[in-house]
Amino acid sequence: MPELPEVETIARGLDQRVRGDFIESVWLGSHREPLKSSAQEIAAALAGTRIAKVRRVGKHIVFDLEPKSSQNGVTKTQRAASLSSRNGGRQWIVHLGMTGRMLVCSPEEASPKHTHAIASLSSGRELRFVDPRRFGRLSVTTDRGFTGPGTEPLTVTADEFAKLFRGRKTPIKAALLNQKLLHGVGNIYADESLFRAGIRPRRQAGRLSRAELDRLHAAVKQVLKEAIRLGGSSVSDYVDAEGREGFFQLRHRVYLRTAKPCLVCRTPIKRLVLGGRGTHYCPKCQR
DNA sequence: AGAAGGACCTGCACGC
DNA sequence: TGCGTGCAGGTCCTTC
Repeated sequence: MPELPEVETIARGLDQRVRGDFIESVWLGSHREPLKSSAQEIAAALAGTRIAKVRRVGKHIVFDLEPKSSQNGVTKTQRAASLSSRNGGRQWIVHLGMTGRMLVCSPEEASPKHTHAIASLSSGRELRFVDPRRFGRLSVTTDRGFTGPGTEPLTVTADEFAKLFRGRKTPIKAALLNQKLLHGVGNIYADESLFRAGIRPRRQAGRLSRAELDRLHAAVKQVLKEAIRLGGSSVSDYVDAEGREGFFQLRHRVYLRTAKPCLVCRTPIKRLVLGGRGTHYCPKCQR
């Protein structure tokens, strides 16, 4: 389901709704797949903490947690000390996979099928993790500097961007999807960025000219920023933390438009499989 | 080491 | 109605 713009939208929504709330208890379902850390470890790390902030790193949602005790009548220094101590500064890392959702709901609402985790909040609400395909992952860490696997595409410079692809023989589309290089770009935004940059997905990454890489760098940023502004892409059932759909799917120029006329030159959009993923491009606009 | 391909899951749309 | 096929926003593991 979610790439960088969707995760950014969800994280912002969650931050608005649950920041400052306390996690009182945690229920975890019986499926093992979604849990990267052990169930006990996750439940123990979350229960009795305050949600200090919710943010996005790559395609991960990061809940910054602090011990409940650091709330009342504690000085700034004591709090800082507590945060850097062994018990402080925990983080709950959520990856939504393809179909994961984080929902804020009231306990009365029926839990949808495939609900794998429920955090009960002291405000009386519940934070629920729902994921039919179980590609999503939950984990906890005390590493406050969690940075994810690769470089942030929204802040990478043109020089750094160009360097990422140097010497790579893999197709540029596959390189864009490689989270160890750039993290956050997925199948939709890879296709859309390559279209806007006028570059064929199968071109060898290491053979792109600097001018092409600069165009791609600009296109990736432009596409991601525009998508964030529009709340992401709702392709099948994606909705944000408030249950609202995004609107960037209305701006897709190639993704899932196989055989439809290119919006620029009317040539039918082609589809091929690259790195196991459906890949869409205009054979005339992209060279 | 880098690259390619299958594995992991459920659900939906489609054609017969 | 029901069954088979192919497809879906992502990683992760194995093999070469």
